[in-house]
Amino acid sequence: MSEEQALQVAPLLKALADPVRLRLMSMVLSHEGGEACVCDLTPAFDLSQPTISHHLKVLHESGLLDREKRGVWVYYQARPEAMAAMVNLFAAVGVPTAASAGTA
Amino acid sequence: MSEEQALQVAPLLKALADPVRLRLMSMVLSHEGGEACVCDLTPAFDLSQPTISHHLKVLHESGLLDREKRGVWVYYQARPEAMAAMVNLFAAVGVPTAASAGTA
DNA sequence: CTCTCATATCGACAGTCATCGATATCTGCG
DNA sequence: CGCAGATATCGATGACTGTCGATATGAGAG
Repeated sequence: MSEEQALQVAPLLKALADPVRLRLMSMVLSHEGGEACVCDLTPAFDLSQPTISHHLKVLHESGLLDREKRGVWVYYQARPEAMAAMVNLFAAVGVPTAASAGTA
Repeated sequence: MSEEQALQVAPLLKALADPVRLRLMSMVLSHEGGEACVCDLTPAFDLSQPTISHHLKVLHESGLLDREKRGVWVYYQARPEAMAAMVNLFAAVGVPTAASAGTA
């Protein structure tokens, strides 16, 4: 993989390389409707509300989560394009994925 | 995914979440024989020899790379088990992979 | 044994990160 | 308007990280 590719994908991995953010992503993805309200996510952790908000911001700014405000509540949902970029990365690095399995 | 799972896999992602280490993994995987000598890897970067050695150590200690000394040279190769753990992670998080594509 | 070369370890330094409490912002209600 | 609740931002702090130069370690050559 090129240096350019590496510089592009590393931040995505960095955003995901935290136990809290990993669980946040998983919770959003497995939540009903593919989206979750902050009020659903925050109580699942032994962390302060600002800390969860910070982690959600990191995931949002890295492009992994979309943010939508509805009334007083904020809903997050996964961005398929970012997920695809990660899968493509693994294909480039050599890990077998659904995307690469078809072409291999 | 469980907190336990997250705590287990996050270090793997952390080890991979660096442009230099990403390229090192890619170079090892794509190198002839699936292994690469440090002397092959170091000149590809604009970094000091200790810095490359440090990154290889991180990848080795995270379980992503195996280390084998042959004479004066040291060869690194990818550990399939660690790669499988990463793929399983993505399946758990919801990203389609070769492993999950068969079961989905 | 001594010299050389490949690789690893050490110690230091600047930059980044996860976390917190305090506070700001925004929305709906009355 | 003024209050209450949900979420975000700010500032601080302790911990971790990437990088370097200097040095140690270990193996082969002469």
